[in-house]
Amino acid sequence: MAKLQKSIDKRNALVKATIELVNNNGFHATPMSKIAKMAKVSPATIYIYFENKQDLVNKTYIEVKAKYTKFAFDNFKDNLSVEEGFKLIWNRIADFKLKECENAMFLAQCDNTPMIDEESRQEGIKHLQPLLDLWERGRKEGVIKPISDYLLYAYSINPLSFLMIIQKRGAFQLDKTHLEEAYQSAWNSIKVIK
Amino acid sequence: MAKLQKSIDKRNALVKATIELVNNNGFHATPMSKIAKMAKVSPATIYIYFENKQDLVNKTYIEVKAKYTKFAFDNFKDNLSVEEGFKLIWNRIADFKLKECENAMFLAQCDNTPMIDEESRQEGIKHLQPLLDLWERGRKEGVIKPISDYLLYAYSINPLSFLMIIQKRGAFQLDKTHLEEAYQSAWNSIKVIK
DNA sequence: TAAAAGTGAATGAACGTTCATTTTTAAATA
DNA sequence: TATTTAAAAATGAACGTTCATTCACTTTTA
Repeated sequence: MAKLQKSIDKRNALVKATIELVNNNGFHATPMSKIAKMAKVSPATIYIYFENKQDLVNKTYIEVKAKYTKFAFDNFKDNLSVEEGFKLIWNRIADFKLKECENAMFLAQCDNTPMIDEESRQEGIKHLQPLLDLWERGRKEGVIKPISDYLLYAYSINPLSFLMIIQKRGAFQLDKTHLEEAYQSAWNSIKVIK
Repeated sequence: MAKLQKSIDKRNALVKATIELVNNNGFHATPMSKIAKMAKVSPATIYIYFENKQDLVNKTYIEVKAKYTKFAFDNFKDNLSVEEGFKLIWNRIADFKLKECENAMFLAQCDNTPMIDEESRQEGIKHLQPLLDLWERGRKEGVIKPISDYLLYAYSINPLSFLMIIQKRGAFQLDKTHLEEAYQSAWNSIKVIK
């Protein structure tokens, strides 16, 4: 009798090809045949790993989102001050968005279109909790503005997505100085001003 | 002999249908047949007004972008202080993004995917000049941080897109208080802190 | 050796676009 | 003013292509 032996390499290649093709051509111009070709498998093989095209893109989204949040909170410790903790997380997120450009680009596309099922979208949000906890602590300590998490995210984290996209399009290049300026803007927009 | 008599109403209906369908289903799930049906014309009629599907979506993008910037700068006067001028423009943009939700949603989708030609994208950027001029003045006066326009936009304007999207998805509702908080965050992130 | 993994070709539906034709338009004519 | 006319606008059906998915079969695995 044989064991379950689906190749993780093939699955990864399919996910990677999906990201690359959707980034460059958009979902509408990314046929299964091209994904298969780029991943060097037969189109039929995709259906061993995924139910259908929607399932492939949903699962890809969830995987990339998990990778993103894992990276963001990897070196986080909660004995830090709110400001130090935020700086740490912010820099990790900036690192991810600007260095793992392909992944971040894919997330931006998913987050701004209806290409992902609502269920998968909800699944993707879950892992952000450590940041929300930090903000809650900050509000209690009077360090972070007493405003909605959505507003805090909109002003301190989301701008990095915009910067990533225009950087990817070649409009401008974020250097170390820019990054320090960006951090200051992020922090200024959410900290309590005395 | 007959005159050129293409109906502006039909064209508008097509553009409107494109926005609505792309917003709800994504570009990949918006066939010409559905656009035609929603605009109450024959599929063939679309090709009297637009070269092809790509042209339809490009032109729709440019039109919506023009509408957006026209609205943003409509009541702008350059005898105001930089801070007053910025507040005026910011509030107009907030108004547009939160009230003309359909239009803003469509722009967000276009700006975060490869569904628009690079040429049309460039065309869409042009009309932002008054804001860039204001920022330049602000930098000279020492009121606005001496950082790239892209960074200023990322932190003071772009967050509104994020807020618009989550509001559209029903995750939360922006009220007057939120909006005042959002403005403060925007201004704090770009003003020179003394 | 038998079950699972993998495949290239086939299938049927859906799509963007075009075609052949009809309808509408407004200037020209009576 | 009423009628004619030719060009443009509009259309439903048809066309050829592309796509997601399935099928019948082969290869790999333990």
